[in-house]
Formats: sequence, structure tokens, C-alpha cells
Amino acid sequence: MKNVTIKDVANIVGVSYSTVSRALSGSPEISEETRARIVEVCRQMNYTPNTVARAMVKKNTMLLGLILTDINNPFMSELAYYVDRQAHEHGYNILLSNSSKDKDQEREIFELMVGHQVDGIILCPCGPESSEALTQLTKRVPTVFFGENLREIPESYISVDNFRGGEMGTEYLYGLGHRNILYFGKRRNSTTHQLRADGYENACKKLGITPHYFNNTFNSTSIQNGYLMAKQLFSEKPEFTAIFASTDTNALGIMKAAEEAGIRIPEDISLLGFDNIRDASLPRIDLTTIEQPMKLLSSVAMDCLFQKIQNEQSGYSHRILYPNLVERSSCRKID
Amino acid sequence: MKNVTIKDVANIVGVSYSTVSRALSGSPEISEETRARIVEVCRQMNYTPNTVARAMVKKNTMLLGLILTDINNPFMSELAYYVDRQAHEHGYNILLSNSSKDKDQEREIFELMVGHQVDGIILCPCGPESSEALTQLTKRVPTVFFGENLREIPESYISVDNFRGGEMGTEYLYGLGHRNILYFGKRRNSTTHQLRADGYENACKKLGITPHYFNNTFNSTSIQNGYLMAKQLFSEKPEFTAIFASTDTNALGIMKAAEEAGIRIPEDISLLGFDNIRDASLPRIDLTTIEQPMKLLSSVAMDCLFQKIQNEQSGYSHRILYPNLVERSSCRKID
DNA sequence: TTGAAAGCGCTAACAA
DNA sequence: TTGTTAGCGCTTTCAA
Repeated sequence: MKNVTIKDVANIVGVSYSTVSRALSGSPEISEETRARIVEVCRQMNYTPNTVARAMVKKNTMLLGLILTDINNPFMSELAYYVDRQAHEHGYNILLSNSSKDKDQEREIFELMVGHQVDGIILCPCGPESSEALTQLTKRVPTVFFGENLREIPESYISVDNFRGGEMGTEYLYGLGHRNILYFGKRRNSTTHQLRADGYENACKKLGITPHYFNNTFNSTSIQNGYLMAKQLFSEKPEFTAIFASTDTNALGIMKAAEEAGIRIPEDISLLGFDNIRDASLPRIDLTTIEQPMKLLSSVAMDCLFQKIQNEQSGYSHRILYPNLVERSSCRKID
Repeated sequence: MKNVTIKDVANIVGVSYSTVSRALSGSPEISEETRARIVEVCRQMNYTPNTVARAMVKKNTMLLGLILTDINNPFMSELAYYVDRQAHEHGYNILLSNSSKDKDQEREIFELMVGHQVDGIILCPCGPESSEALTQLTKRVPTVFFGENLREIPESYISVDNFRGGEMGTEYLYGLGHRNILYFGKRRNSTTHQLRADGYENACKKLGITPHYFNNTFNSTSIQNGYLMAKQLFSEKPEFTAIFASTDTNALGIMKAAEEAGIRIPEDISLLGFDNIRDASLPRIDLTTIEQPMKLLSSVAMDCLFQKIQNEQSGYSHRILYPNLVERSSCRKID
């Protein structure tokens, strides 16, 4: 499995190896004739340039790190899809890793990627403190935080306007006639969740209705967690006509618990999600939800990263994108 | 953003830079005292070893390539999850890329990864001919094909027993009392699909029932494709009591079309899937299906790859794992 | 237009 | 136990 090197090619062609390098890098200071000869021999010998050696001298690896909390989360895999595509369009490759929402792992992975000399990193942080914990490391490689609104922190980040999303959802349900809206699953220790809930609270105030919360007791928002919480909720026979779930995964858990409890959606209770993960559009689920425009978010994040890579002095930027309401069939109009 | 090197550390400590290298690589031939001093200075200076430089001399990058057709496919993202986890347990990192089921892209990505000197590759092939198309490249880096049964081809591959899965599903439906079973969505140009359909056909023969097919007219198995096909199917008012869908995504499309056509599942028609993607377990979907045991498949694939990396002479191996039936609520017993 | 040589950051053989 | 040195495969000055 010994690989062919530039020297092997040079030997065969009978030129110095720097000439081969020039031929391959498209340098103008070389005769077309020798270039053609070299290129032909490279083809015959199945020569593939060693990116690692090139990286040593050029000081860039054409590698981009993508740190997710969990690739299995459809929200994240969508991000990975777009990031990969755009990276390749720019000649970059993706080094992927999952932090599993664990701060130590997040840090370890980041260091590993720095060691691998990645040219930039897109990071879906574990939590709001990630940026502080990594403050030494982010100085060493252009980094863009994704998905969490990190407020006034001096790092680049891209996020949807979670506050506005919380408002939008509430206003939508209000418009449908709902006056008793429960906000379900707010998580501690997440700016995203805080902002969504604040948006809800704010809209309630503006609309003159009373906010009600059923908070998340877990530190994550899996379907299973949502299910367990909803089960408890429904056992308490509460009075509301609509649930605004803090995430689609929570909403999915609610659906399951509702089904078991004999509660129909949307006939008995309207259900609104947040994120618009792929599952929300599945048949039978068909969840109305506040969308995070993933394609746009990813594209803005990548643009931001590329800009940082090109101009390392370029400071930081905060980009907050507008959410959309995606109407499906889980919410209904009431009197 | 200039990184600290081993030489900078050596200068500060006042030793040669090979001593620093030894201290860091855990060599025994160094006094504990100097090691402690060096380690301390490294910490202070925020030194991170340059994996790229190390790779140059050690001839391994600790990078594993993972080539998927589409990370957005839940089947693939589950694979990515397990592969990433196991890779990290062994100190490896994942270079990820999507071929989008395009042969040229697949080849290009493979070459790119060879260029990056990955130590091994897990490849979900575009189709049955991928192995031939890449035959020159697979000689240059340990490669394991994943998911497709490549029959007698001299490459390592891991796959579920699709033939047996086809049989199992058919036998299960037969056991439930179904005698008119439609096999839905068989795709051309895929060994996997051929084997599943063959298993179905074989079981039908053994059980003395007549096989019926509704073939896939597309080259992929998205929900949308399944939906379009099922719509056509239902407009033809066919006579059968159960559908055996060639993939879960197809089954999801069938569910949607059935809902629109007023056909209830499982009351009017039983529906059986194949793969057990995450979506199948979602509330309201709750699809009975033949499972590909992803965790096991990934783990076997990684073991196989690590073995090839350790012993490059070790030939190839074909591993076919047994599928499981996952009973949920989309199939019912009939008289 | 081409070649020679230095050097990227590190490891490993050889010397001391 | 430590230092010196060569070299991994490549790019890039500097000379020719």
C-alpha cells in the first residue's frame, strides 16, 4: 500500500521533484510540454497528492471541524448535511464529532481538532457556558457557534430569533382563539430555552392572557423525556386548550402520551412545536411548528466561518435569523 | 494565532526538542524530574501537539473516512453516530462526506480521503457496482463496505441478511393470516432490494401463496417517492390484505397515501416495513418492521476495519448479520 | 524554464 | 538520561 510520491514521479519523468510540484500546482513558470508529460505520468502511476505533507508547509489542512451534540438528532444531521455540502463546494472536508452534551468531551474534541490543525470550527455548544469554557481554544482557530444565542459574548454565533419564535407561536395560538396556552418543557441552563419562554411570556403579557408553565425536569429534550413529562401532566387533568412545546421532540413525546391518555390532537388540545425537524412533516404526525430555517442558518454560519478564515482579524459577529411558522394539522381554531 | 511548537517549549525549559518529544510521548528513557518540568511548561504555554506533523513521520493520521450516501437519512446518521463513538474509543477521528448516491462524487470523495491519508474507510456504496469502480482505490487504504451485500466480490463488507429478512417478513404476515401480500417498492440496481424481494418470493413459494409486486419506478426510496407510488397503487383498488414495503421510508409514504385515500392501517391493510429507522418508532407511526441491527452492524464493521488497519495483509471478510422482527401496531391478525 | 535546498513540526535512530 | 541528526512529502525561495 506504499503511496506514490512526487519524487517517484520525478524519477520516472527525469526532472527534479520541484518541477513536478510546479506542474501539479498549476504554476505558470513551466513549459506546457513538461507539464503534459508529468501529468500523464502521474495518471499512469496513480499518483495522489499527499494533503498532509502539503498542509505542513501551506499551513492549512482544508479541514473544517463540526462539533455536534448528537448527530442522531435530526436537527443536527440536517446541519451536517448542509455544512458538508458547502464545505465541499469550497474545497474543504469535514471532521465530525459528537460531544453528547458533555462539557469535558466538548473540550476534548475541540483540542483534538486544534491538534489536527483544522482551518475552522462550527460548534453546536453544549450549553451557554461553552463559549467561556473554550475561550482559550477559540483564539487558536476561527470558530462559529451555532444554534445558541450567546447574548453579548465576544464570539461569532448564528442563531434563530428564539424570543421572536416564542412570541410568534403564542400569537398564532391566540389568533386561533386559544386563551389558555401552556408552555411545555422549558429547560434550565439553556439560553435558547430561556429566550423562547421569554417570548411566550412577553406575548402573553401583550395579549392579556396568563402564562402557564410546565417545566422540563430533565437536562435534555428527547421524545422519551417529553413523553414522561406529558404523562404526568395529563394525569393532573389541567385546564388549557393548547400546548406550546419548547421543541418538536418534546411535542412528539406529548403526542405519544396524549394518544395513550385518549386525548385527541388537535380536537381536544392543539399542539405547537418548535424547530421543524424532519419528523414534524411525517404523515400522521404533521405537526404545526415554528421553524428554524436550517438551510439558511447553515449557509450564514458557513459564510461567517469562511470570512473568519480569510481574515483572522475580523472580530466577531452575531447573526440572528427570523423563524417561520409552518402550519400543519396539530392546531385548530376554537371559539 | 501562531501555535506553540515543541521547539518553543524546548527553548523555555532549556532542553533539546527531542527531549520534549520523549516527555510527551511517554517514553521511559527520561527522568521523572525533567518530564514534570516539561509537562508543566507545556501546560503553561498551552501547547497542543501538531497531529499533522506527527502523521507525517508516523504514517498514520488517526483519521477514518466515513462515506455516506446522505447523512440526512436516519439510517445513515445512526451509523455515523456509532462509528464516531467507536472511532473515538480507539483514538480515531471521523472524516465525513456524502456521495449523494452519485458515483462520480463517491469516487472523488474517496480520492480526497486517500489524499488526506486516512487510515481506513467505511463506505456506504452508491450501488452494487461501487466496489468495481473503486477497485484501484480500495487497494490503497483499508476499506469496509457497509450495508450492501456485494455477493462474491473480494472486498470486506458488512450487511444484514436481506434475503432472510424478506423471508421473515413474509412468514410473519402469513402467520397473521395474510394470503394476499403485496411486495412494494423493489428497486432496480440494488442488490439489497433484489435480495429482499428474493426472500419474499422464496417464502411465498414455500408457503404456497402467489407473490405480487408493485415495483419502484424511482432510483431512490424517499418518503415522497413511496407516497407517489402508493397513491397510484390505491387508485387501482387492488386486492390484498397486507403490504410488505421494501424500506421504512417507503412505508411512511404508503401511510401518507393511505390516510388520504381513507384506508386505515392496520384495520384495512397491514403494513410491514424494513430497516427499523428511528422514525418507525415514533408515536402515531409505530411501524412493525424488519430491523437492521445498526448498533451491531456498526460495531462489526468497525472491528473489521480495525483489524484490516492492524494487519493490512488480512484479506477480506463478508459478514452477514441476522435481522430481527420488531412488532409494533401496523400489522394485524386476520381470519 | 528548471534545479537545489531549506523548512513545516514532529519522531526515531544513533551518539554521547 | 539527553542531544544530534535525518527524514516524512511537499512548497517555495533563491540560483542557475
